[in-house]
Amino acid sequence: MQDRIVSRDFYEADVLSVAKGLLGRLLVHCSEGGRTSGMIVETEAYSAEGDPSCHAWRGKTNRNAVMFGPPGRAYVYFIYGNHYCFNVVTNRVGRAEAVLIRALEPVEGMETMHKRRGKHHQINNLTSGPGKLCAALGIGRSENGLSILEPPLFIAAYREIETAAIGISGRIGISRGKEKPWRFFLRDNPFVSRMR
DNA sequence: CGGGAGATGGGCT
DNA sequence: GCCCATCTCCCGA
Repeated sequence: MQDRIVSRDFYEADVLSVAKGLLGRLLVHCSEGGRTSGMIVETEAYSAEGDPSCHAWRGKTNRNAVMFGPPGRAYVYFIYGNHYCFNVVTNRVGRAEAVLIRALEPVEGMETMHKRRGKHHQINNLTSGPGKLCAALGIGRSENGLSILEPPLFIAAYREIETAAIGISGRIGISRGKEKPWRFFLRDNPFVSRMR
């Protein structure tokens, strides 16, 4: 089946709409290990506007520069000395917003993903976290700033999600802005990083 | 099976 | 030097 790649206008919207709208879509990376992909089941929104937990809150720096650029690009950053996190830039140039992809349901390239994650993992521990899914899909430093509007890295239509199937909560792993209901996930999906 | 601590390195004060 | 949008292992129950 042909990929129906999500186009730039989808990302030219406020970060909360995009965060919700990404649920049920397929994140695909084609690289040396072949094609790996998963359905997006958990996202979080970050915005420089009134959100102290956002990397861009204090203004533009080398690390967060991609967030200030055009929508439809990957913002990948390194965290805790071990892990990468993958974000999608939204809205318009100068407006620093991004959606963190927190969990996937594995779809293609299972063998490659297992190999990249190392050791033996249960299937529901393969991509159920922002650091885990980057490792599984082979996303790292060199993908930062890359377009996600065409291969090798893109997001495509996959499943239609009903509003009633979406759960909402505070974001995970931050100290400021915990109370904002900016985390979105598929209720009852076993690949979500944590239930709430 | 739930909680806690250690690993580990880059970014920013 | 401290913080950090995390993961894994190990412990106790």
